[in-house]
Amino acid sequence: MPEGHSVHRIARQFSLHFVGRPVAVSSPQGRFSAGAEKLDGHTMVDALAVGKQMFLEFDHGLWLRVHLGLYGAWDFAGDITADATVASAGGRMGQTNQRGTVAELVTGHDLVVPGAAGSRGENEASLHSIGAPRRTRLRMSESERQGEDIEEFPPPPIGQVRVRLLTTDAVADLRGPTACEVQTPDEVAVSIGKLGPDPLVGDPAEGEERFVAAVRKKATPIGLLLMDQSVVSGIGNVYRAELLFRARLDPYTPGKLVPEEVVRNLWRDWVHLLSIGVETGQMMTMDGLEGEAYVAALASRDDRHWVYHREGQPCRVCGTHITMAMAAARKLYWCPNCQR
DNA sequence: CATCGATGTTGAG
DNA sequence: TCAACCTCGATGG
Repeated sequence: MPEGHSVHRIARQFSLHFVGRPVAVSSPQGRFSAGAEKLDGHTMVDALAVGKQMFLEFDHGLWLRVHLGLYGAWDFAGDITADATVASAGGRMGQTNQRGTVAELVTGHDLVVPGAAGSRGENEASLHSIGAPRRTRLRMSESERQGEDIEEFPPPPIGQVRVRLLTTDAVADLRGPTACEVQTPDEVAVSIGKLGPDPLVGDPAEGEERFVAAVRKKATPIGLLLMDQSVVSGIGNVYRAELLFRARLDPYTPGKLVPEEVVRNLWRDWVHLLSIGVETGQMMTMDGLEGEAYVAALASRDDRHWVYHREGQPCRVCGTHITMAMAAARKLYWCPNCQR
Protein backbone atom coordinates (compact mmCIF):
# COMPACT_ATOMS: atom_id res chain seq x y z
CA MET A 1 0.00 0.00 0.00
CA PRO A 2 2.67 2.54 0.73
CA GLU A 3 4.02 4.93 -1.84
CA GLY A 4 7.53 6.31 -1.49
CA HIS A 5 6.93 8.72 1.37
CA SER A 6 5.93 5.92 3.76
CA VAL A 7 9.06 3.91 3.09
CA HIS A 8 11.26 6.91 3.83
CA ARG A 9 9.44 7.40 7.12
CA ILE A 10 9.89 3.73 8.01
CA ALA A 11 13.60 3.91 7.18
CA ARG A 12 13.80 6.90 9.49
CA GLN A 13 12.38 4.85 12.36
CA PHE A 14 15.14 2.32 11.81
CA SER A 15 17.74 5.10 11.64
CA LEU A 16 16.48 6.54 14.90
CA HIS A 17 16.01 3.39 16.94
CA PHE A 18 17.89 0.46 15.38
CA VAL A 19 21.00 1.73 13.61
CA GLY A 20 24.06 1.38 15.84
CA ARG A 21 22.50 -1.38 17.93
CA PRO A 22 22.87 -5.16 17.89
CA VAL A 23 19.67 -6.75 16.65
CA ALA A 24 18.14 -10.12 17.43
CA VAL A 25 16.61 -11.29 14.15
CA SER A 26 14.00 -14.03 14.04
CA SER A 27 11.07 -15.25 11.96
CA PRO A 28 8.18 -16.01 14.32
CA GLN A 29 6.18 -17.18 11.31
CA GLY A 30 9.01 -19.44 10.14
CA ARG A 31 9.02 -18.48 6.48
CA PHE A 32 12.18 -16.41 6.88
CA SER A 33 14.08 -18.51 9.42
CA ALA A 34 17.06 -19.19 7.14
CA GLY A 35 17.46 -15.51 6.32
CA ALA A 36 17.03 -14.44 9.92
CA GLU A 37 19.88 -16.71 11.00
CA LYS A 38 22.27 -14.89 8.67
CA LEU A 39 21.54 -11.55 10.35
CA ASP A 40 20.85 -12.54 13.94
CA GLY A 41 22.97 -10.75 16.51
CA HIS A 42 24.60 -8.33 14.10
CA THR A 43 24.57 -4.57 14.53
CA MET A 44 22.49 -2.56 12.10
CA VAL A 45 24.67 0.08 10.48
CA ASP A 46 22.40 1.74 7.91
CA ALA A 47 18.77 2.12 6.88
CA LEU A 48 18.13 3.27 3.34
CA ALA A 49 14.91 3.85 1.44
CA VAL A 50 14.93 3.92 -2.34
CA GLY A 51 11.51 4.37 -3.83
CA LYS A 52 9.23 1.75 -2.32
CA GLN A 53 12.06 -0.50 -1.23
CA MET A 54 14.01 -0.42 2.00
CA PHE A 55 17.52 -1.72 2.62
CA LEU A 56 18.88 -2.39 6.11
CA GLU A 57 22.63 -2.95 6.37
CA PHE A 58 24.33 -5.02 9.08
CA ASP A 59 27.90 -4.91 10.32
CA HIS A 60 29.04 -8.06 8.53
CA GLY A 61 28.14 -6.62 5.13
CA LEU A 62 24.81 -8.34 4.55
CA TRP A 63 21.59 -6.43 3.93
CA LEU A 64 17.89 -7.04 4.43
CA ARG A 65 15.80 -5.90 1.46
CA VAL A 66 12.10 -5.32 2.13
CA HIS A 67 9.24 -4.35 -0.15
CA LEU A 68 5.86 -3.97 1.51
CA GLY A 69 3.85 -4.51 -1.66
CA LEU A 70 0.15 -3.95 -1.51
CA TYR A 71 -0.54 -4.55 2.17
CA GLY A 72 2.70 -5.14 3.99
CA ALA A 73 3.34 -3.28 7.23
CA TRP A 74 5.85 -2.77 10.02
CA ASP A 75 4.64 -2.87 13.59
CA PHE A 76 7.01 -1.03 15.90
CA ALA A 77 6.82 -1.27 19.67
CA GLY A 78 8.95 -0.18 22.58
CA ASP A 79 10.73 3.11 23.09
CA ILE A 80 9.96 4.63 19.73
CA THR A 81 9.13 7.99 18.24
CA ALA A 82 5.43 7.77 17.59
CA ASP A 83 4.61 11.32 16.51
CA ALA A 84 2.69 10.90 13.31
CA THR A 85 3.84 14.20 11.90
CA VAL A 86 7.36 14.43 13.24
CA ALA A 87 9.94 16.08 11.03
CA SER A 88 12.66 14.44 9.01
CA ALA A 89 15.64 13.29 11.02
CA GLY A 90 18.28 14.93 8.88
CA GLY A 91 21.18 13.12 7.30
CA ARG A 92 20.08 11.05 4.36
CA MET A 93 16.48 11.75 5.26
CA GLY A 94 17.02 15.44 4.72
CA GLN A 95 16.58 17.62 1.68
CA THR A 96 13.43 19.13 3.01
CA ASN A 97 14.02 22.48 1.44
CA GLN A 98 10.78 22.55 -0.49
CA ARG A 99 8.29 22.31 2.32
CA GLY A 100 4.78 23.16 1.33
CA THR A 101 2.16 25.10 3.18
CA VAL A 102 0.55 22.03 4.64
CA ALA A 103 3.74 20.70 6.16
CA GLU A 104 4.50 24.05 7.68
CA LEU A 105 1.15 24.08 9.41
CA VAL A 106 1.44 20.67 10.97
CA THR A 107 3.30 20.43 14.22
CA GLY A 108 3.53 17.59 16.69
CA HIS A 109 0.17 16.10 17.49
CA ASP A 110 -1.68 19.35 17.28
CA LEU A 111 -3.46 20.71 14.31
CA VAL A 112 -2.66 24.35 13.83
CA VAL A 113 -5.70 26.03 12.37
CA PRO A 114 -4.54 27.76 9.24
CA GLY A 115 -5.08 31.31 8.28
CA ALA A 116 -2.36 32.48 10.60
CA ALA A 117 0.06 33.41 7.86
CA GLY A 118 2.55 34.72 10.38
CA SER A 119 2.84 31.40 12.18
CA ARG A 120 5.40 30.10 9.73
CA GLY A 121 8.44 30.92 11.82
CA GLU A 122 7.02 29.60 15.06
CA ASN A 123 6.03 26.28 13.60
CA GLU A 124 9.41 25.81 12.04
CA ALA A 125 10.94 24.97 15.39
CA SER A 126 8.39 22.38 16.41
CA LEU A 127 8.33 20.87 12.96
CA HIS A 128 11.97 20.01 13.30
CA SER A 129 11.91 18.74 16.86
CA ILE A 130 11.79 14.98 17.06
CA GLY A 131 9.27 13.74 19.56
CA ALA A 132 10.69 11.96 22.58
CA PRO A 133 10.63 8.17 22.30
CA ARG A 134 8.12 6.49 24.54
CA ARG A 135 7.05 2.95 25.21
CA THR A 136 4.20 2.47 22.80
CA ARG A 137 3.13 0.85 19.53
CA LEU A 138 3.15 2.22 16.00
CA ARG A 139 1.96 0.52 12.84
CA MET A 140 3.62 1.88 9.72
CA SER A 141 2.22 1.12 6.31
CA GLU A 142 0.67 3.53 3.85
CA SER A 143 -0.77 5.33 6.85
CA GLU A 144 0.45 5.27 10.41
CA ARG A 145 -1.58 4.34 13.39
CA GLN A 146 -0.47 4.60 16.96
CA GLY A 147 -1.63 1.77 19.22
CA GLU A 148 -1.94 1.36 22.92
CA ASP A 149 1.09 1.79 25.13
CA ILE A 150 2.59 -1.59 25.94
CA GLU A 151 2.95 -3.05 29.39
CA GLU A 152 5.56 -5.72 28.76
CA PHE A 153 8.57 -5.63 26.48
CA PRO A 154 9.00 -7.17 24.08
CA PRO A 155 5.35 -7.80 23.26
CA PRO A 156 4.56 -11.23 21.79
CA PRO A 157 4.33 -11.31 17.99
CA ILE A 158 0.76 -11.14 16.76
CA GLY A 159 -0.33 -12.99 13.64
CA GLN A 160 1.95 -13.89 10.76
CA VAL A 161 5.20 -12.08 11.48
CA ARG A 162 7.73 -12.74 8.71
CA VAL A 163 10.64 -11.17 10.53
CA ARG A 164 11.14 -9.65 13.97
CA LEU A 165 13.97 -7.22 14.63
CA LEU A 166 14.61 -6.78 18.33
CA THR A 167 16.95 -4.52 20.27
CA THR A 168 17.04 -3.91 24.02
CA ASP A 169 14.55 -1.03 23.63
CA ALA A 170 12.57 -1.50 20.46
CA VAL A 171 11.05 -4.18 18.28
CA ALA A 172 9.87 -4.15 14.66
CA ASP A 173 7.61 -6.87 13.25
CA LEU A 174 7.21 -7.23 9.49
CA ARG A 175 3.99 -8.69 8.11
CA GLY A 176 2.66 -9.32 4.62
CA PRO A 177 5.63 -8.12 2.57
CA THR A 178 6.02 -8.75 -1.14
CA ALA A 179 9.78 -9.06 -0.69
CA CYS A 180 11.94 -9.87 2.33
CA GLU A 181 15.38 -11.25 1.58
CA VAL A 182 19.01 -11.14 2.65
CA GLN A 183 21.27 -9.62 0.03
CA THR A 184 25.00 -9.23 -0.51
CA PRO A 185 26.32 -5.76 -1.35
CA ASP A 186 26.47 -6.74 -5.02
CA GLU A 187 22.87 -7.84 -4.98
CA VAL A 188 21.83 -4.60 -3.29
CA ALA A 189 23.63 -2.69 -6.02
CA VAL A 190 21.73 -4.65 -8.66
CA SER A 191 18.39 -4.00 -6.94
CA ILE A 192 19.04 -0.28 -6.63
CA GLY A 193 20.41 -0.18 -10.17
CA LYS A 194 17.03 -1.26 -11.50
CA LEU A 195 15.34 1.69 -9.84
CA GLY A 196 14.80 5.11 -11.30
CA PRO A 197 15.79 8.24 -9.37
CA ASP A 198 14.38 8.97 -5.92
CA PRO A 199 14.36 12.67 -4.98
CA LEU A 200 15.67 11.81 -1.53
CA VAL A 201 18.53 9.61 -2.70
CA GLY A 202 21.54 11.24 -4.27
CA ASP A 203 21.54 14.55 -6.08
CA PRO A 204 18.01 15.66 -7.05
CA ALA A 205 19.35 17.62 -10.01
CA GLU A 206 20.98 14.47 -11.32
CA GLY A 207 17.74 12.62 -10.72
CA GLU A 208 15.91 15.21 -12.76
CA GLU A 209 18.20 14.59 -15.74
CA ARG A 210 17.73 10.83 -15.52
CA PHE A 211 13.95 11.26 -15.29
CA VAL A 212 13.76 13.66 -18.22
CA ALA A 213 15.91 11.44 -20.41
CA ALA A 214 13.90 8.31 -19.57
CA VAL A 215 10.52 9.93 -20.22
CA ARG A 216 11.44 11.73 -23.41
CA LYS A 217 12.72 8.69 -25.23
CA LYS A 218 9.62 6.56 -24.77
CA ALA A 219 6.34 6.43 -26.64
CA THR A 220 4.66 4.98 -23.55
CA PRO A 221 1.88 7.16 -22.10
CA ILE A 222 3.14 9.45 -19.36
CA GLY A 223 0.47 8.00 -17.05
CA LEU A 224 2.25 4.65 -17.24
CA LEU A 225 5.78 6.04 -17.12
CA LEU A 226 5.12 7.74 -13.79
CA MET A 227 4.22 4.33 -12.31
CA ASP A 228 7.29 2.65 -13.81
CA GLN A 229 9.76 2.25 -10.95
CA SER A 230 12.66 2.07 -13.41
CA VAL A 231 11.75 5.55 -14.68
CA VAL A 232 11.16 7.20 -11.32
CA SER A 233 11.07 5.69 -7.85
CA GLY A 234 8.34 5.89 -5.28
CA ILE A 235 5.34 7.14 -7.26
CA GLY A 236 2.22 5.01 -6.85
CA ASN A 237 -1.36 5.23 -8.01
CA VAL A 238 -2.31 8.23 -5.89
CA TYR A 239 0.70 10.41 -6.61
CA ARG A 240 0.51 9.42 -10.29
CA ALA A 241 -3.02 10.73 -10.72
CA GLU A 242 -2.37 13.83 -8.66
CA LEU A 243 0.90 14.78 -10.35
CA LEU A 244 -0.78 14.52 -13.74
CA PHE A 245 -3.65 16.73 -12.65
CA ARG A 246 -1.35 19.29 -11.08
CA ALA A 247 0.49 19.44 -14.40
CA ARG A 248 -2.85 19.57 -16.27
CA LEU A 249 -1.46 16.75 -18.38
CA ASP A 250 -3.40 14.16 -20.37
CA PRO A 251 -2.34 10.76 -18.94
CA TYR A 252 -2.25 9.25 -22.42
CA THR A 253 0.29 11.68 -23.85
CA PRO A 254 3.30 9.68 -25.07
CA GLY A 255 6.36 10.47 -22.96
CA LYS A 256 8.37 11.73 -25.92
CA LEU A 257 5.62 14.21 -26.81
CA VAL A 258 5.53 15.85 -23.37
CA PRO A 259 7.45 19.13 -23.63
CA GLU A 260 10.76 19.00 -21.80
CA GLU A 261 9.83 21.83 -19.47
CA VAL A 262 6.65 19.99 -18.50
CA VAL A 263 8.63 16.84 -17.75
CA ARG A 264 11.05 18.85 -15.60
CA ASN A 265 8.15 20.38 -13.72
CA LEU A 266 6.69 16.91 -13.12
CA TRP A 267 9.95 15.89 -11.45
CA ARG A 268 10.12 19.08 -9.40
CA ASP A 269 6.52 18.61 -8.28
CA TRP A 270 7.32 15.04 -7.25
CA VAL A 271 10.26 16.36 -5.21
CA HIS A 272 7.83 18.78 -3.59
CA LEU A 273 5.00 16.32 -2.89
CA LEU A 274 7.39 13.67 -1.58
CA SER A 275 8.89 16.09 0.92
CA ILE A 276 5.40 16.93 2.20
CA GLY A 277 4.56 13.25 2.43
CA VAL A 278 7.72 12.40 4.34
CA GLU A 279 7.19 15.23 6.79
CA THR A 280 3.48 14.79 7.42
CA GLY A 281 3.00 11.08 6.77
CA GLN A 282 0.08 11.89 4.52
CA MET A 283 -0.30 12.09 0.78
CA MET A 284 -1.39 15.69 0.77
CA THR A 285 -1.58 16.70 -2.85
CA MET A 286 -3.67 19.83 -2.46
CA ASP A 287 -1.06 21.80 -0.56
CA GLY A 288 -1.80 25.43 -0.03
CA LEU A 289 -5.29 24.82 1.28
CA GLU A 290 -6.62 27.08 3.98
CA GLY A 291 -9.38 27.08 6.56
CA GLU A 292 -12.21 24.57 6.29
CA ALA A 293 -10.83 22.91 3.20
CA TYR A 294 -7.54 22.29 4.97
CA VAL A 295 -9.19 20.80 8.04
CA ALA A 296 -11.35 18.57 5.83
CA ALA A 297 -8.31 17.44 3.87
CA LEU A 298 -6.49 16.39 6.99
CA ALA A 299 -9.54 14.57 8.34
CA SER A 300 -10.57 12.60 5.27
CA ARG A 301 -8.63 11.17 2.38
CA ASP A 302 -11.62 11.78 0.16
CA ASP A 303 -11.07 15.51 0.62
CA ARG A 304 -7.32 15.32 0.15
CA HIS A 305 -6.93 14.89 -3.58
CA TRP A 306 -7.78 16.60 -6.85
CA VAL A 307 -8.81 13.51 -8.81
CA TYR A 308 -7.72 10.29 -7.11
CA HIS A 309 -10.67 8.11 -6.13
CA ARG A 310 -13.09 10.82 -7.31
CA GLU A 311 -14.67 9.09 -10.33
CA GLY A 312 -17.93 10.78 -11.32
CA GLN A 313 -17.46 13.65 -8.88
CA PRO A 314 -17.07 17.21 -10.17
CA CYS A 315 -13.57 18.46 -10.85
CA ARG A 316 -12.56 20.86 -8.10
CA VAL A 317 -11.42 23.33 -10.77
CA CYS A 318 -13.90 23.13 -13.66
CA GLY A 319 -16.77 20.95 -12.44
CA THR A 320 -16.41 18.33 -15.16
CA HIS A 321 -16.99 14.77 -13.96
CA ILE A 322 -13.75 13.00 -13.08
CA THR A 323 -13.07 10.06 -15.39
CA MET A 324 -11.67 6.64 -14.45
CA ALA A 325 -10.16 4.00 -16.70
CA MET A 326 -8.11 0.91 -16.06
CA ALA A 327 -4.49 1.29 -17.13
CA ALA A 328 -2.11 -1.62 -16.61
CA ALA A 329 -4.56 -3.11 -14.11
CA ARG A 330 -4.64 0.03 -11.97
CA LYS A 331 -7.33 2.66 -11.75
CA LEU A 332 -6.38 5.89 -13.44
CA TYR A 333 -8.33 9.05 -12.58
CA TRP A 334 -8.24 12.34 -14.45
CA CYS A 335 -10.27 15.39 -15.45
CA PRO A 336 -10.92 15.15 -19.20
CA ASN A 337 -11.38 18.91 -19.42
CA CYS A 338 -8.44 20.22 -17.41
CA GLN A 339 -5.97 17.60 -18.55
CA ARG A 340 -5.26 17.75 -22.26
C1' DC B 1 -20.18 -11.42 10.08
C1' DA B 2 -19.17 -11.89 5.18
C1' DT B 3 -17.44 -9.58 1.35
C1' DC B 4 -14.86 -6.20 -1.14
C1' DG B 5 -11.16 -3.53 -2.49
C1' DA B 6 -6.47 -1.34 -1.98
C1' DT B 7 -1.65 3.61 -2.05
C1' DG B 8 2.13 -3.15 -5.55
C1' DT B 9 4.79 -6.47 -7.89
C1' DT B 10 5.79 -10.92 -9.96
C1' DG B 11 5.32 -14.59 -12.88
C1' DA B 12 2.47 -17.76 -15.56
C1' DG B 13 0.02 -18.21 -19.85
C1' DT C 1 -3.80 -9.99 -19.32
C1' DC C 2 -4.63 -11.92 -15.11
C1' DA C 3 -4.14 -14.63 -10.85
C1' DA C 4 -1.56 -14.90 -6.78
C1' DC C 5 0.50 -13.08 -2.89
C1' DC C 6 -1.79 -12.69 2.19
C1' DT C 7 -3.56 -8.20 5.17
C1' DC C 8 -7.10 -5.41 6.97
C1' DG C 9 -10.12 -1.27 6.96
C1' DA C 10 -14.42 -0.12 4.85
C1' DT C 11 -18.84 -1.54 3.58
C1' DG C 12 -23.21 -3.85 3.68
C1' DG C 13 -26.63 -7.06 5.55
